[in-house]
Amino acid sequence: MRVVIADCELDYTGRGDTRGERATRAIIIKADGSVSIHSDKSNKPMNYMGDKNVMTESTKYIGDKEVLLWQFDLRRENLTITMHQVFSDSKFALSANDSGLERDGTENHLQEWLADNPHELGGNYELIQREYQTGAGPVDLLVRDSMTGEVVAVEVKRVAMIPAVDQVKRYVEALNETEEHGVVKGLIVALDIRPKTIELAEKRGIPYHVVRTDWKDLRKSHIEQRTLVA
Amino acid sequence: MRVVIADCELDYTGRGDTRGERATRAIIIKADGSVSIHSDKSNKPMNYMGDKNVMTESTKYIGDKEVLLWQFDLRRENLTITMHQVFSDSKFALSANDSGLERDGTENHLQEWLADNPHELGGNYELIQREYQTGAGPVDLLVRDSMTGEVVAVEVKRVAMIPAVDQVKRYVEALNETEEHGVVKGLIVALDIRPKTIELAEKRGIPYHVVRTDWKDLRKSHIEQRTLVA
DNA sequence: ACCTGTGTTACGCGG
DNA sequence: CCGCGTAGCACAGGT
Repeated sequence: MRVVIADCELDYTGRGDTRGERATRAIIIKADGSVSIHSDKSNKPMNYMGDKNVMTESTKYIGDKEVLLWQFDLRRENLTITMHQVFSDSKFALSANDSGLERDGTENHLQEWLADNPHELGGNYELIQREYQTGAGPVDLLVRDSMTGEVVAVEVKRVAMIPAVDQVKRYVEALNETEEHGVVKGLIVALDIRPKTIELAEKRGIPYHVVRTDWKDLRKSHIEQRTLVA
Repeated sequence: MRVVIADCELDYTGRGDTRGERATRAIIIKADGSVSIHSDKSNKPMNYMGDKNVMTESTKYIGDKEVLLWQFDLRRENLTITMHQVFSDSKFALSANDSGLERDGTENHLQEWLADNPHELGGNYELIQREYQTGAGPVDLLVRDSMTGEVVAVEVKRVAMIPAVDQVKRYVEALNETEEHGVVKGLIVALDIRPKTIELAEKRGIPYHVVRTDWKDLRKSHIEQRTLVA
Protein backbone atom coordinates (compact mmCIF):
# COMPACT_ATOMS: atom_id res chain seq x y z
CA MET A 1 0.00 0.00 0.00
CA ARG A 2 1.34 3.36 -1.02
CA VAL A 3 0.33 6.52 0.82
CA VAL A 4 1.08 9.85 -0.80
CA ILE A 5 0.39 13.08 1.03
CA ALA A 6 -0.03 15.96 -1.37
CA ASP A 7 -1.50 19.38 -1.93
CA CYS A 8 -3.77 18.55 -4.83
CA GLU A 9 -6.82 19.32 -6.95
CA LEU A 10 -9.29 16.62 -7.91
CA ASP A 11 -11.27 16.24 -11.11
CA TYR A 12 -13.48 13.28 -11.79
CA THR A 13 -15.74 12.69 -14.77
CA GLY A 14 -17.69 9.55 -15.36
CA ARG A 15 -20.86 8.40 -13.70
CA GLY A 16 -21.20 11.90 -12.29
CA ASP A 17 -18.75 14.76 -12.17
CA THR A 18 -16.96 16.05 -9.11
CA ARG A 19 -14.32 18.59 -8.38
CA GLY A 20 -12.19 19.14 -5.29
CA GLU A 21 -10.34 22.41 -4.79
CA ARG A 22 -6.72 22.53 -3.64
CA ALA A 23 -6.09 20.93 -0.26
CA THR A 24 -3.69 18.54 1.39
CA ARG A 25 -5.02 15.00 1.18
CA ALA A 26 -3.92 11.39 1.36
CA ILE A 27 -3.78 9.44 -1.88
CA ILE A 28 -3.83 5.70 -1.25
CA ILE A 29 -2.82 3.27 -3.96
CA LYS A 30 -3.23 -0.40 -3.20
CA ALA A 31 -1.49 -3.50 -4.54
CA ASP A 32 -4.37 -4.23 -6.91
CA GLY A 33 -4.15 -0.74 -8.43
CA SER A 34 -7.24 0.75 -6.83
CA VAL A 35 -6.89 4.37 -5.71
CA SER A 36 -8.71 6.42 -3.16
CA ILE A 37 -8.26 10.00 -2.00
CA HIS A 38 -9.00 10.85 1.59
CA SER A 39 -9.53 14.02 3.53
CA ASP A 40 -9.14 13.91 7.31
CA LYS A 41 -12.87 13.29 7.82
CA SER A 42 -15.04 10.16 7.52
CA ASN A 43 -14.17 6.70 6.26
CA LYS A 44 -15.42 7.30 2.80
CA PRO A 45 -12.91 8.49 0.22
CA MET A 46 -13.62 11.75 -1.62
CA ASN A 47 -12.72 10.20 -4.94
CA TYR A 48 -11.70 6.71 -5.94
CA MET A 49 -11.22 4.43 -8.89
CA GLY A 50 -11.51 0.67 -9.17
CA ASP A 51 -8.74 -1.86 -9.56
CA LYS A 52 -8.51 -2.20 -13.34
CA ASN A 53 -7.69 1.44 -14.07
CA VAL A 54 -4.72 2.62 -16.10
CA MET A 55 -2.49 5.14 -14.36
CA THR A 56 -0.63 7.80 -16.33
CA GLU A 57 1.87 10.27 -14.96
CA SER A 58 2.61 13.51 -16.76
CA THR A 59 3.34 17.17 -16.13
CA LYS A 60 1.62 20.41 -17.02
CA TYR A 61 2.47 24.08 -16.73
CA ILE A 62 0.21 26.34 -14.70
CA GLY A 63 1.63 29.76 -15.54
CA ASP A 64 5.37 29.15 -15.26
CA LYS A 65 5.09 26.48 -12.62
CA GLU A 66 5.31 22.84 -13.58
CA VAL A 67 2.94 20.52 -11.76
CA LEU A 68 2.54 16.76 -11.74
CA LEU A 69 -0.60 15.18 -13.19
CA TRP A 70 -1.80 11.76 -12.12
CA GLN A 71 -4.52 10.30 -14.26
CA PHE A 72 -6.49 7.14 -13.68
CA ASP A 73 -8.61 5.86 -16.55
CA LEU A 74 -11.25 3.18 -16.68
CA ARG A 75 -13.87 2.45 -19.35
CA ARG A 76 -15.84 5.70 -19.29
CA GLU A 77 -14.27 7.28 -16.25
CA ASN A 78 -11.35 9.53 -15.59
CA LEU A 79 -9.85 10.77 -12.38
CA THR A 80 -7.21 13.46 -12.63
CA ILE A 81 -5.17 14.59 -9.66
CA THR A 82 -3.22 17.81 -10.06
CA MET A 83 -0.31 17.44 -7.67
CA HIS A 84 0.83 20.90 -6.59
CA GLN A 85 3.19 19.59 -3.95
CA VAL A 86 4.07 16.17 -2.64
CA PHE A 87 4.83 16.15 1.09
CA SER A 88 5.49 12.46 1.56
CA ASP A 89 5.34 9.16 -0.25
CA SER A 90 5.39 5.97 1.85
CA LYS A 91 5.07 2.28 1.06
CA PHE A 92 3.70 -0.22 3.53
CA ALA A 93 3.84 -4.00 3.24
CA LEU A 94 0.48 -5.62 3.95
CA SER A 95 -0.50 -9.27 3.74
CA ALA A 96 -0.58 -10.36 0.11
CA ASN A 97 -3.47 -12.73 0.62
CA ASP A 98 -5.66 -11.52 3.40
CA SER A 99 -8.39 -14.12 3.80
CA GLY A 100 -10.95 -11.34 4.12
CA LEU A 101 -13.94 -11.15 6.42
CA GLU A 102 -16.18 -13.87 7.62
CA ARG A 103 -19.70 -12.54 7.93
CA ASP A 104 -22.46 -13.56 10.27
CA GLY A 105 -26.03 -12.43 10.77
CA THR A 106 -26.56 -11.62 7.09
CA GLU A 107 -29.90 -11.70 5.35
CA ASN A 108 -28.81 -14.96 3.79
CA HIS A 109 -28.29 -16.50 7.22
CA LEU A 110 -31.66 -15.24 8.32
CA GLN A 111 -33.25 -16.77 5.25
CA GLU A 112 -31.46 -20.06 5.83
CA TRP A 113 -32.53 -20.18 9.44
CA LEU A 114 -36.14 -19.38 8.59
CA ALA A 115 -36.10 -22.11 5.93
CA ASP A 116 -35.05 -24.57 8.64
CA ASN A 117 -37.50 -23.12 11.16
CA PRO A 118 -40.61 -22.07 9.24
CA HIS A 119 -42.62 -21.88 12.46
CA GLU A 120 -40.60 -18.71 13.18
CA LEU A 121 -42.45 -17.01 10.30
CA GLY A 122 -45.27 -16.11 12.65
CA GLY A 123 -47.69 -18.90 11.79
CA ASN A 124 -48.00 -22.60 11.17
CA TYR A 125 -45.98 -22.92 8.01
CA GLU A 126 -44.00 -25.65 6.29
CA LEU A 127 -41.32 -24.99 3.69
CA ILE A 128 -42.00 -25.75 0.04
CA GLN A 129 -38.80 -24.26 -1.37
CA ARG A 130 -36.18 -21.62 -0.78
CA GLU A 131 -35.32 -19.21 -3.61
CA TYR A 132 -38.33 -20.37 -5.60
CA GLN A 133 -38.27 -19.06 -9.15
CA THR A 134 -41.20 -16.95 -10.30
CA GLY A 135 -41.70 -14.99 -13.49
CA ALA A 136 -40.75 -11.89 -11.49
CA GLY A 137 -37.54 -13.28 -10.00
CA PRO A 138 -36.84 -15.65 -7.11
CA VAL A 139 -38.99 -15.39 -3.99
CA ASP A 140 -37.00 -15.92 -0.78
CA LEU A 141 -39.23 -18.62 0.68
CA LEU A 142 -42.28 -20.38 -0.68
CA VAL A 143 -44.21 -21.98 2.20
CA ARG A 144 -47.55 -23.65 2.85
CA ASP A 145 -49.92 -22.83 5.69
CA SER A 146 -50.37 -26.20 7.45
CA MET A 147 -53.88 -25.24 8.55
CA THR A 148 -55.40 -23.81 5.39
CA GLY A 149 -53.09 -25.41 2.82
CA GLU A 150 -52.62 -21.96 1.33
CA VAL A 151 -49.31 -21.20 -0.42
CA VAL A 152 -47.48 -18.10 0.77
CA ALA A 153 -44.64 -16.17 -0.91
CA VAL A 154 -42.34 -14.86 1.83
CA GLU A 155 -39.99 -11.94 1.33
CA VAL A 156 -37.25 -11.91 3.97
CA LYS A 157 -35.54 -8.64 4.84
CA ARG A 158 -33.27 -7.45 7.59
CA VAL A 159 -34.94 -4.07 7.32
CA ALA A 160 -38.16 -3.94 5.31
CA MET A 161 -38.70 -0.68 3.44
CA ILE A 162 -41.32 0.47 0.99
CA PRO A 163 -40.03 -1.31 -2.13
CA ALA A 164 -40.31 -4.66 -0.32
CA VAL A 165 -44.11 -4.39 -0.38
CA ASP A 166 -44.29 -4.06 -4.15
CA GLN A 167 -41.63 -6.73 -4.51
CA VAL A 168 -43.89 -9.26 -2.76
CA LYS A 169 -46.81 -8.04 -4.84
CA ARG A 170 -44.87 -8.78 -8.02
CA TYR A 171 -44.03 -12.30 -6.87
CA VAL A 172 -47.61 -13.01 -5.84
CA GLU A 173 -48.86 -11.60 -9.12
CA ALA A 174 -46.44 -13.79 -11.12
CA LEU A 175 -47.32 -16.90 -9.11
CA ASN A 176 -51.03 -16.32 -9.53
CA GLU A 177 -50.57 -15.96 -13.28
CA THR A 178 -49.46 -19.60 -13.46
CA GLU A 179 -52.33 -20.88 -11.25
CA GLU A 180 -50.01 -23.70 -10.23
CA HIS A 181 -50.35 -23.13 -6.48
CA GLY A 182 -53.94 -21.98 -6.19
CA VAL A 183 -54.40 -18.50 -4.80
CA VAL A 184 -51.00 -17.46 -3.47
CA LYS A 185 -50.65 -14.90 -0.70
CA GLY A 186 -47.69 -12.70 0.25
CA LEU A 187 -45.88 -12.19 3.53
CA ILE A 188 -43.08 -9.90 4.65
CA VAL A 189 -40.78 -11.23 7.36
CA ALA A 190 -38.17 -8.86 8.73
CA LEU A 191 -36.06 -7.95 11.73
CA ASP A 192 -37.33 -4.42 11.39
CA ILE A 193 -40.17 -2.94 9.37
CA ARG A 194 -40.53 0.83 8.94
CA PRO A 195 -43.77 2.72 9.72
CA LYS A 196 -44.38 3.89 6.14
CA THR A 197 -43.77 0.34 5.00
CA ILE A 198 -46.33 -1.01 7.48
CA GLU A 199 -48.78 1.58 6.21
CA LEU A 200 -48.32 0.52 2.60
CA ALA A 201 -48.33 -3.19 3.43
CA GLU A 202 -51.68 -2.77 5.16
CA LYS A 203 -53.03 -0.78 2.23
CA ARG A 204 -51.91 -3.54 -0.14
CA GLY A 205 -53.21 -6.30 2.14
CA ILE A 206 -49.79 -7.84 2.67
CA PRO A 207 -49.29 -9.15 6.22
CA TYR A 208 -45.92 -8.91 7.93
CA HIS A 209 -44.09 -10.54 10.79
CA VAL A 210 -41.18 -9.28 12.88
CA VAL A 211 -38.59 -11.93 13.68
CA ARG A 212 -37.59 -12.38 17.33
CA THR A 213 -34.50 -10.39 18.19
CA ASP A 214 -32.57 -13.37 19.57
CA TRP A 215 -32.59 -15.25 16.26
CA LYS A 216 -28.81 -15.15 15.95
CA ASP A 217 -28.41 -17.07 19.23
CA LEU A 218 -31.11 -19.52 18.23
CA ARG A 219 -29.40 -20.04 14.90
CA LYS A 220 -26.10 -20.68 16.64
CA SER A 221 -27.54 -23.38 18.93
CA HIS A 222 -29.45 -24.79 15.96
CA ILE A 223 -26.17 -25.24 14.08
CA GLU A 224 -24.41 -26.66 17.15
CA GLN A 225 -27.14 -29.25 17.66
CA ARG A 226 -26.95 -30.25 14.03
CA THR A 227 -23.17 -30.68 14.32
CA LEU A 228 -23.66 -32.75 17.47
CA VAL A 229 -25.99 -35.14 15.67
CA ALA A 230 -23.57 -35.53 12.76
CA MET B 1 -4.43 11.17 9.80
CA ARG B 2 -2.77 8.30 11.61
CA VAL B 3 -1.75 5.14 9.77
CA VAL B 4 -0.87 2.09 11.82
CA ILE B 5 0.43 -1.04 10.13
CA ALA B 6 -0.16 -4.08 12.27
CA ASP B 7 -0.59 -7.82 12.31
CA CYS B 8 -4.10 -7.98 13.74
CA GLU B 9 -7.36 -9.82 14.21
CA LEU B 10 -10.69 -8.09 13.69
CA ASP B 11 -13.96 -8.59 15.51
CA TYR B 12 -17.00 -6.50 14.81
CA THR B 13 -20.46 -6.86 16.30
CA GLY B 14 -23.31 -4.50 15.65
CA ARG B 15 -25.45 -4.21 12.56
CA GLY B 16 -23.98 -7.52 11.44
CA ASP B 17 -21.08 -9.54 12.78
CA THR B 18 -17.77 -10.01 11.06
CA ARG B 19 -14.46 -11.56 11.90
CA GLY B 20 -11.08 -11.16 10.22
CA GLU B 21 -8.31 -13.66 10.90
CA ARG B 22 -4.73 -12.57 11.59
CA ALA B 23 -3.13 -10.58 8.80
CA THR B 24 -1.08 -7.44 8.32
CA ARG B 25 -3.38 -4.51 7.59
CA ALA B 26 -3.50 -0.73 7.68
CA ILE B 27 -5.52 0.89 10.43
CA ILE B 28 -6.42 4.46 9.56
CA ILE B 29 -7.63 6.86 12.23
CA LYS B 30 -8.74 10.28 11.06
CA ALA B 31 -8.92 13.64 12.78
CA ASP B 32 -12.64 13.26 13.45
CA GLY B 33 -12.08 9.90 15.18
CA SER B 34 -13.41 7.64 12.45
CA VAL B 35 -11.47 4.42 11.95
CA SER B 36 -11.13 2.11 9.00
CA ILE B 37 -9.09 -1.03 8.47
CA HIS B 38 -7.74 -1.76 5.05
CA SER B 39 -6.28 -4.78 3.34
CA ASP B 40 -4.21 -4.25 0.19
CA LYS B 41 -7.25 -4.74 -2.06
CA SER B 42 -10.15 -2.47 -3.09
CA ASN B 43 -11.09 1.00 -1.89
CA LYS B 44 -13.53 -0.23 0.65
CA PRO B 45 -12.32 -0.82 4.20
CA MET B 46 -12.77 -4.29 5.70
CA ASN B 47 -14.06 -2.83 8.95
CA TYR B 48 -14.81 0.67 10.04
CA MET B 49 -16.54 2.75 12.65
CA GLY B 50 -18.07 6.21 12.47
CA ASP B 51 -16.74 9.43 13.90
CA LYS B 52 -18.40 9.52 17.31
CA ASN B 53 -16.95 6.28 18.65
CA VAL B 54 -15.10 5.92 21.94
CA MET B 55 -11.66 4.36 21.66
CA THR B 56 -10.24 2.24 24.48
CA GLU B 57 -6.77 0.76 24.64
CA SER B 58 -6.00 -2.22 26.82
CA THR B 59 -3.96 -5.43 26.91
CA LYS B 60 -4.82 -9.09 27.13
CA TYR B 61 -2.85 -12.30 27.54
CA ILE B 62 -3.05 -14.97 24.87
CA GLY B 63 -1.21 -17.83 26.53
CA ASP B 64 1.82 -16.10 28.00
CA LYS B 65 2.02 -13.44 25.33
CA GLU B 66 0.63 -9.99 26.03
CA VAL B 67 -1.20 -8.36 23.12
CA LEU B 68 -2.70 -4.91 22.63
CA LEU B 69 -6.46 -4.51 22.30
CA TRP B 70 -7.98 -1.53 20.54
CA GLN B 71 -11.69 -1.15 21.02
CA PHE B 72 -14.03 1.28 19.34
CA ASP B 73 -17.53 1.63 20.75
CA LEU B 74 -20.58 3.36 19.40
CA ARG B 75 -24.25 3.01 20.41
CA ARG B 76 -24.84 -0.65 19.67
CA GLU B 77 -21.62 -1.42 17.89
CA ASN B 78 -18.21 -2.62 18.90
CA LEU B 79 -15.05 -3.07 16.87
CA THR B 80 -12.16 -4.84 18.57
CA ILE B 81 -8.73 -5.05 17.01
CA THR B 82 -6.33 -7.53 18.54
CA MET B 83 -2.91 -6.11 17.78
CA HIS B 84 -0.38 -8.93 17.62
CA GLN B 85 2.42 -6.78 16.33
CA VAL B 86 2.71 -3.13 15.32
CA PHE B 87 5.09 -2.57 12.42
CA SER B 88 4.69 1.18 12.01
CA ASP B 89 2.71 4.11 13.28
CA SER B 90 2.75 7.32 11.21
CA LYS B 91 0.96 10.63 11.45
CA PHE B 92 0.23 12.79 8.43
CA ALA B 93 -0.96 16.40 8.46
CA LEU B 94 -3.90 16.94 6.11
CA SER B 95 -5.93 20.09 5.54
CA ALA B 96 -8.04 20.79 8.60
CA ASN B 97 -10.90 22.20 6.59
CA ASP B 98 -11.02 20.61 3.21
CA SER B 99 -13.91 22.25 1.36
CA GLY B 100 -14.99 18.84 0.08
CA LEU B 101 -16.35 17.94 -3.31
CA GLU B 102 -18.48 19.94 -5.66
CA ARG B 103 -20.83 17.62 -7.50
CA ASP B 104 -22.31 17.95 -10.92
CA GLY B 105 -24.67 15.86 -12.99
CA THR B 106 -26.64 14.61 -10.00
CA GLU B 107 -30.24 13.56 -10.15
CA ASN B 108 -31.08 16.84 -8.50
CA HIS B 109 -29.45 18.78 -11.34
CA LEU B 110 -31.28 16.69 -13.88
CA GLN B 111 -34.56 17.37 -12.10
CA GLU B 112 -33.82 21.09 -11.96
CA TRP B 113 -32.99 21.27 -15.64
CA LEU B 114 -36.09 19.31 -16.62
CA ALA B 115 -38.21 21.62 -14.47
CA ASP B 116 -36.80 24.54 -16.47
CA ASN B 117 -37.13 22.68 -19.77
CA PRO B 118 -40.28 20.57 -19.56
CA HIS B 119 -40.30 20.11 -23.34
CA GLU B 120 -37.31 17.78 -22.75
CA LEU B 121 -39.67 15.32 -21.06
CA GLY B 122 -40.53 13.84 -24.43
CA GLY B 123 -43.80 15.65 -25.05
CA ASN B 124 -45.52 18.99 -24.94
CA TYR B 125 -45.50 19.59 -21.23
CA GLU B 126 -45.61 22.59 -18.93
CA LEU B 127 -44.48 22.54 -15.32
CA ILE B 128 -47.06 22.71 -12.55
CA GLN B 129 -44.68 22.11 -9.65
CA ARG B 130 -41.43 20.49 -8.70
CA GLU B 131 -41.38 18.18 -5.65
CA TYR B 132 -45.15 18.19 -5.49
CA GLN B 133 -46.43 16.61 -2.28
CA THR B 134 -48.73 13.63 -2.60
CA GLY B 135 -50.09 11.32 0.05
CA ALA B 136 -47.37 8.86 -0.95
CA GLY B 137 -44.45 11.30 -0.77
CA PRO B 138 -43.22 14.06 -3.08
CA VAL B 139 -43.33 13.43 -6.82
CA ASP B 140 -40.31 14.84 -8.68
CA LEU B 141 -42.27 16.87 -11.24
CA LEU B 142 -45.95 17.46 -11.68
CA VAL B 143 -46.63 18.65 -15.25
CA ARG B 144 -49.54 19.27 -17.58
CA ASP B 145 -49.83 18.06 -21.15
CA SER B 146 -50.40 21.28 -23.13
CA MET B 147 -52.43 19.43 -25.77
CA THR B 148 -54.75 17.28 -23.67
CA GLY B 149 -54.63 19.23 -20.40
CA GLU B 150 -53.87 15.97 -18.65
CA VAL B 151 -51.83 16.10 -15.45
CA VAL B 152 -48.76 13.83 -15.36
CA ALA B 153 -46.66 12.71 -12.37
CA VAL B 154 -43.03 12.46 -13.51
CA GLU B 155 -40.44 10.38 -11.71
CA VAL B 156 -36.91 11.46 -12.65
CA LYS B 157 -34.05 8.98 -12.32
CA ARG B 158 -30.48 8.82 -13.52
CA VAL B 159 -30.90 5.10 -13.87
CA ALA B 160 -34.46 3.79 -13.71
CA MET B 161 -34.77 0.39 -12.11
CA ILE B 162 -37.71 -1.78 -11.19
CA PRO B 163 -38.75 0.01 -7.97
CA ALA B 164 -39.17 3.26 -9.94
CA VAL B 165 -42.20 1.81 -11.73
CA ASP B 166 -44.04 1.07 -8.51
CA GLN B 167 -42.94 4.40 -7.10
CA VAL B 168 -44.74 6.24 -9.92
CA LYS B 169 -47.73 3.96 -9.45
CA ARG B 170 -47.95 4.97 -5.79
CA TYR B 171 -47.84 8.68 -6.63
CA VAL B 172 -50.47 8.32 -9.36
CA GLU B 173 -52.64 6.28 -7.03
CA ALA B 174 -52.35 8.90 -4.26
CA LEU B 175 -53.07 11.78 -6.66
CA ASN B 176 -56.11 10.03 -8.09
CA GLU B 177 -57.46 9.47 -4.60
CA THR B 178 -57.81 13.25 -4.14
CA GLU B 179 -59.46 13.79 -7.57
CA GLU B 180 -57.93 17.26 -7.48
CA HIS B 181 -56.22 17.00 -10.86
CA GLY B 182 -58.64 14.82 -12.80
CA VAL B 183 -57.25 11.51 -13.97
CA VAL B 184 -53.49 11.73 -13.38
CA LYS B 185 -51.03 9.66 -15.42
CA GLY B 186 -47.48 8.60 -14.62
CA LEU B 187 -44.22 8.99 -16.53
CA ILE B 188 -40.67 7.80 -15.97
CA VAL B 189 -37.91 10.04 -17.27
CA ALA B 190 -34.37 8.74 -17.03
CA LEU B 191 -30.90 8.85 -18.53
CA ASP B 192 -30.97 5.08 -18.61
CA ILE B 193 -33.79 2.60 -18.16
CA ARG B 194 -33.08 -1.11 -17.71
CA PRO B 195 -34.72 -3.80 -19.86
CA LYS B 196 -36.57 -5.48 -16.97
CA THR B 197 -37.76 -2.07 -15.90
CA ILE B 198 -39.09 -1.33 -19.38
CA GLU B 199 -40.87 -4.68 -19.31
CA LEU B 200 -42.58 -3.89 -16.01
CA ALA B 201 -43.37 -0.31 -17.01
CA GLU B 202 -45.14 -1.59 -20.10
CA LYS B 203 -47.01 -4.19 -18.06
CA ARG B 204 -48.15 -1.45 -15.66
CA GLY B 205 -48.97 0.96 -18.47
CA ILE B 206 -46.42 3.56 -17.41
CA PRO B 207 -44.71 5.31 -20.33
CA TYR B 208 -41.07 6.32 -20.14
CA HIS B 209 -38.72 8.73 -21.85
CA VAL B 210 -34.93 8.62 -22.13
CA VAL B 211 -33.28 12.03 -21.74
CA ARG B 212 -30.85 13.13 -24.45
CA THR B 213 -27.28 12.27 -23.54
CA ASP B 214 -25.97 15.82 -23.97
CA TRP B 215 -28.19 17.27 -21.24
CA LYS B 216 -25.21 18.27 -19.11
CA ASP B 217 -23.90 20.55 -21.87
CA LEU B 218 -27.35 21.96 -22.49
CA ARG B 219 -27.74 22.61 -18.80
CA LYS B 220 -24.40 24.41 -18.74
CA SER B 221 -25.31 26.77 -21.57
CA HIS B 222 -28.75 27.23 -20.04
CA ILE B 223 -27.14 28.45 -16.82
CA GLU B 224 -24.67 30.65 -18.71
CA GLN B 225 -27.46 32.31 -20.67
CA ARG B 226 -29.36 32.92 -17.51
CA THR B 227 -26.30 34.55 -15.92
CA LEU B 228 -25.81 36.68 -19.03
CA VAL B 229 -29.33 38.03 -18.76
CA ALA B 230 -28.90 38.83 -15.07
C1' DA C 1 -20.60 -8.84 -19.79
C1' DC C 2 -24.96 -7.33 -18.07
C1' DC C 3 -28.57 -7.52 -14.69
C1' DT C 4 -30.34 -8.16 -9.89
C1' DG C 5 -30.18 -7.65 -4.99
C1' DT C 6 -27.60 -6.92 -0.59
C1' DG C 7 -24.86 -3.86 2.54
C1' DT C 8 -22.35 -2.75 9.38
C1' DT C 9 -24.33 0.37 2.79
C1' DA C 10 -23.04 6.02 3.83
C1' DC C 11 -24.77 10.54 3.40
C1' DG C 12 -27.87 14.40 3.13
C1' DC C 13 -32.39 16.35 3.63
C1' DG C 14 -36.72 16.92 5.67
C1' DG C 15 -39.94 16.13 9.56
C1' DC D 1 -33.47 12.56 16.47
C1' DC D 2 -35.64 9.30 13.02
C1' DG D 3 -37.37 8.40 8.46
C1' DC D 4 -36.81 8.49 3.59
C1' DG D 5 -34.29 8.64 -0.90
C1' DT D 6 -29.90 9.16 -3.49
C1' DA D 7 -25.11 7.51 -4.58
C1' DG D 8 -19.57 8.17 -9.33
C1' DC D 9 -22.99 3.84 -4.35
C1' DA D 10 -19.52 -1.17 -4.13
C1' DC D 11 -19.81 -5.85 -4.30
C1' DA D 12 -21.23 -10.68 -4.95
C1' DG D 13 -23.86 -13.94 -7.56
C1' DG D 14 -26.42 -15.53 -11.43
C1' DT D 15 -27.37 -15.73 -16.55
